[in-house]
This record gives sequence, C-alpha cells and structure tokens, in this order.
Amino acid sequence: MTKPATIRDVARRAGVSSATASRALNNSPLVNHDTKRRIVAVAEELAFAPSLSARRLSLGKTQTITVVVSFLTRPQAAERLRGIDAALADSEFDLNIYNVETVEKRDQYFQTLPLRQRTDGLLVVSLPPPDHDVSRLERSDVPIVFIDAHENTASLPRVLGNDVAGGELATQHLLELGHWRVGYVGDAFDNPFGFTSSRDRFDGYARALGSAGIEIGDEDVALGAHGRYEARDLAARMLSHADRPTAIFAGSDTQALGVLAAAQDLGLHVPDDLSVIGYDDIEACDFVGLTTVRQHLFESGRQGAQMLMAEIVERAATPRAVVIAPEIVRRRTTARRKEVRAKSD
Amino acid sequence: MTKPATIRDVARRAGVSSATASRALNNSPLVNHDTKRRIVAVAEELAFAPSLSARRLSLGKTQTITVVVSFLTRPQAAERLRGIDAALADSEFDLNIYNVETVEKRDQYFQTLPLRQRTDGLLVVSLPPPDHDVSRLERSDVPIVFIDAHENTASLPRVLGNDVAGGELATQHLLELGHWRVGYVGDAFDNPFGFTSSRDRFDGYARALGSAGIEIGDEDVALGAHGRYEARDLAARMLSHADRPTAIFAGSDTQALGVLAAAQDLGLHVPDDLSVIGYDDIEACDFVGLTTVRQHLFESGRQGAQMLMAEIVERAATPRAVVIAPEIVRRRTTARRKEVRAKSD
DNA sequence: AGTATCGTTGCAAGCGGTTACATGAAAGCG
DNA sequence: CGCTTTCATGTAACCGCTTGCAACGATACT
Repeated sequence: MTKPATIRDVARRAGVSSATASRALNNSPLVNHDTKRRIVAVAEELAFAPSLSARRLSLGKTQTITVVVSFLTRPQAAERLRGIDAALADSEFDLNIYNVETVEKRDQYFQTLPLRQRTDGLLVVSLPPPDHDVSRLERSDVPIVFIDAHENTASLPRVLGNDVAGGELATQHLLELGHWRVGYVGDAFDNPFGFTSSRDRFDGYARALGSAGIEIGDEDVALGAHGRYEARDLAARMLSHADRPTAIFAGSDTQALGVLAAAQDLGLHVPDDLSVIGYDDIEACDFVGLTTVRQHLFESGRQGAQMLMAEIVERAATPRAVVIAPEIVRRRTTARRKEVRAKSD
Repeated sequence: MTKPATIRDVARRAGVSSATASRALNNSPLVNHDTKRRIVAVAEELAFAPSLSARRLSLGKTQTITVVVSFLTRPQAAERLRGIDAALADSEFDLNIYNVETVEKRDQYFQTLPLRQRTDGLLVVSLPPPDHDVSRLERSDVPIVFIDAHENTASLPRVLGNDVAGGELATQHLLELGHWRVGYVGDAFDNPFGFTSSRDRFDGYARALGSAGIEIGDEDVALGAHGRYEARDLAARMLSHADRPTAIFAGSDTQALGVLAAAQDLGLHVPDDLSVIGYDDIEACDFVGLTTVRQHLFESGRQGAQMLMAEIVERAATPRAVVIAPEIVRRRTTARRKEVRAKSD
C-alpha cells in the first residue's frame, strides 16, 4: 500500500479540477450529473478517503465532540456514555473521551479542552466545574453541556436529575410502608470534586421525614467515603444498636449493596427485618432485587448530546436546563414494617 | 471572545516569524533562549492554542487512537477501556470511541475506520473482524491491535485471554472439590459477531472432564442467548432433573448470576447443594460472593494500548500476540461436594 | 443578432500550522 | 585578517481540502 489517494489524484484521473471533484464528492448541486458519476466512480476505484485533518482545517470545524467523564468505570458513567453514543451515532461527529479520576486531571481538562481549536462541543458528565473556571466556561467559544452536575452550573446548559426529589421519593416510599425510623447511608458531603448528590438526596430524605413530623436521630445518619465496603461498615454500626432503624435509604446502589451485606452479616432478614432502598438503578439492582430510585441514565446521556448538538448549531440565548424526574423501582428489598419486631437482635 | 489567536498573531506580536514561533513553542533547540521566552510569554498572553487540525494536517499524523468496542456498557468493556485510557493518558494521543452493537455498525466501522487519514492506530475490543475484511486489515496502513478477539486474528497483533485454559481451570477447581457431575451454561456457539469465548471455555471444560475420565451428559450442557434471564431458564431446566449436576460452570459471570437465581428459585442452597463458578470477575462477583475466573480486564486494555503505540512507532515484522493467563478467584459459591445428597429434590 | 441568464467548470486563495533551505551575523580558526 | 563554522532566524513551500469568484459555452429572450 502506497500513499493514499488525494482528491487531486481523483480529479486528475477523472479529467476535472480538484474543485469539481470536491463538489462532486460533497453532493454539491453545482456539478453535472454525469461528471459527478464519473468522479464518484474514480474515487471508488482509487479507494479515496478524504483526509479528515485537511477537511477540518478547511472547514474550520473539528467535527468532534469531546466528552469528559468522571469515573468512567462506574456503571452510571458507562450507561450515560451509551446514551451519548446513541445520539451521536448517525451524526457527523466523532466522539473523543477523557476520563477523570483525580482533581489534577479535572483541572487540566477544564483548562485545555474547551477550545474551538480542539473540539466543536464539550459534554461534561458527572463533574461540576471548579470555581475558578466557571466564568471562563460561561464565556467559552465552544458550547458546553453538563450532565449530572449541579454545583456551579446554574449559568450553563445542563441536563440534571433531581436528587432532592429522588431522595424524597425514596423516603416517602419507606414511610408509606409504615417505617418511621429510617436511616441514611451516603457519601460524605464534602469531596474534592464538588459532587452534591449525596447531600441533595439527604435533603430530600430530611424533607420527607420533616413533612411526616419525624425527627432525624443522630445515629440514623452515617456518612463516609464512597464504596460498598465503606457502606457496609457504616451500616453495620448503625444496625448494631438495639434501637435500630427499620429501613435504610442508601445514597447510591453501590452503598445499598453494602447495607445488604451488613444486614446479612448481622443475621437481619431483608425485607422482613430491614427495608433497603438505593439510588441509580444500576444493572446489579435487578439481580439482587434491590428497590431503588431510577434516574434514567441512558436518557440523560442522549438528551445531553442532543442539547449539545443544538447548541453547536445555534447557541441558546439563555442556558437551558432539562430535568429528568426520578422514579421508584420496587423490587424485593422493601416491605411493610412488621408491627412486632423480631426479638432476634 | 473573538477569533482565536493563530501562531502568526503570536509571531507578529513577538516580532519574529511564524517559523521561529512554531519552533519556540515546540521546544526546538534551534531557537535562542531569550526569544523563546518572549514568544512563550506572548503566547500565554494571547491564550494561544494551536489548531489541532492544522497541526495534524501539517504533521501528517492524526494523533488519534480509535477504539472500536463491542457492547460498551458491558462491565468488561468499561474496565478494559479504563486500562486503555490509563495507557494513553500521558501520551499525545486523543482517544476516539466507537461502540458496536450491531453487525451493520461493525461492518461499517471495519470499512471506514482503518484509514491513515482518520487515525494513527486502531484498537479493537472484543470484536473479531469479519472474514471478508481480514486480508484488507492485514495489509492496512494503520496499525491495528485486537483485544480479546480470537477468530480471524491469528495473523494480526493481539492481546488475548486464554479461554480454554480458563475453562479448564474452572472445571478443575470443581473437580478438586469432589464434583463429578458438572454442568455448563453458556452462550450458543454460533453468533453473528463470531465471539468464541463460550465455545473455548466449553472446550476447556470438556478437556478437564476428559482428563478426569468423565463423560459429559447431554443434559449437562445448556446453551442459549447471552443474558442473566436466559441463563436462569437454562439452569432451571438443568437443575429440575432428579439426577442433576452438583456444580455448574457458567460461561460468564452474568450467566452465573442467572444460575444463582435459578438455584434460589428451586430452593437449592449454594454452595451446599450446588457449586457455581463464573467467568470474567466483574464487579458484581465481589458482592455476590461469586467464585469466578478472573481475566485481568484493565490489564488487557493497558497492554493492548501499549502494543498499539509500539506498532505506531514501528510495525513489528511479525504480529505479536500477548496472552494473559486467567486465574481462579475463590469466593463463596463453590464448596466441597456433599457426599450425601439432600433428599429435597 | 445581441445580450442576459443559466449551468458547469477551473483558478487560486485560503485554513493554520511545520520545516527544508537560504541567509546573515557572530564566533573560531590558522 | 580572511575563511569556515555555528547559531538564530526568515522565506516560502507544503499538508489536502473547500469555496468565492471568474470564465465560458449553450440557451433563452427581445
């Protein structure tokens, strides 16, 4: 295989100028039907493929959408990515991906990526921008859309879930089942990335309990680092009290799985002795039978990508926000509170 | 924000030619230390960022690595992707992603993607090339590395697991625990993508049983579409026999989870009544306690990306193959066979 | 017949970088 | 002191594609 054919090769072989060849291959109406056919035939024959770099340089567009995603391997991220991919699959855009797992990477990417020279649009998934970048991002040449990031995005286009509503929903679900001692296990509110989901879900939880006139006991809230094992430890402590909650709302499914593990360790039967509800509706929920709050991950990715493409065509005067409402998915880990507590504790 | 600054803007402002500016910004030794400092300062001041398209066109490289991955959302894929990302993070390469979930997409991508005009290198994950593309891919200008694809890749650079060995390992593990009736639940061997893992794992299974002088009963092998629910149905049938196997090797963790569900449905206790082992070691294994065969997903991605970068620098004379050995991870779903079968069936 | 119009095509100038080669000044040499 | 090196910089071509504008022959119109 030698040098790939250029458009001039095609033009020469077809006996036309490169301008005509270009027009023919881009379906311009300014070219005679027969010459076009001839050119297309030659292009086929030479296996001509245009150089994307040259094309992009000439067009002044990168034809590329850049996705910055935090913790690519978390199941949520992958599912959102698929939504994005689905929206982009039939567009002319290529998909560039950057994974962020440290604050340094985040800062680096927010510095270098939002440049017209690099990309036509930026999609940021589950990663609020740091304070010192917000104003620059607002004035950025490149359209940016945030998915699942509340902090610092009020003035930017975004697709959001509603974590407060979701937390409220989850807690109401438990209240309706007759529980009045409901624990919360979630991420510590402070974190280097500015994630707010745990706090927001907690707020919804607090609101639901407040509406029901229930006070939250200190021992009923346990916060810690994200992860199943961490959640297991937190839950174990919470559930070892004689006077323990009869239901637990976990700030994420991962943590709910930890709570389930703790319950098992302690010989508590779910849902008879303890109801557990999670958040996200990752795949694992289905095979564990975990009741949870679904947040339509695929859909959020798809809508984010669509919003971004719309912004690329024409920037909206005021940044739009789409909110995707959460929804309870009932499975087998929540049940009506037993009036008489089993004595086995 | 107006037009972004070009290198000529920088040059003019610094009182030099664009050539010098270019050299300065690319750390060429051919430029005086002081002028370089001046140029860098001006570039900073104008927030100069080079146009990637222009740079790429000029350099004749795309500085892009393209990843084609099948079923992006399967946990295996995401984990491999992270390995790839890790290897590429500090390189100059951008990461382009294409997701394949249909044969049409696959064919489209194998046609259009391996072109020097599009990418510097292609990484194909869990997707064997179709017959009619193999010879073209062998002669391709662009280096291509396959990860986790056996079929049709014998003549191409690749990173592979060893599914036969893994299947053997899994089955031996069960044999060592005293089982002699071992079932297999896996994907149907025929599939439109040419995936071979189920067949290979079965072959390892058959080999292990063969070495032990055990014949495989017809009812002990159940093949079907991939998925947890499908596996549950297959296992349910297999386990309803009075004379059922005491252990099951599932071709993937997803399917093993289905087997577990079937066991639960039938009131069989795992591992006392039934041992179950899966394959892959996805995250879910850990919280279900599923014994499985680990195939080092992250590592396979990382090594694939590294091999590709090496190929980009210099094509190896003969296509290299790296094989990553599988490994048993013992958890709680396999145990020594009970000598006396429970009568409860 | 003369001219306006239309459909096709080519010319050439970009797009924004990189780099081979030429140039010129300063330094090193016998 | 004249000549060769060395170092730093500029000139201009080039990467491969797109596109505004000019050109040109064929029709249509008056």
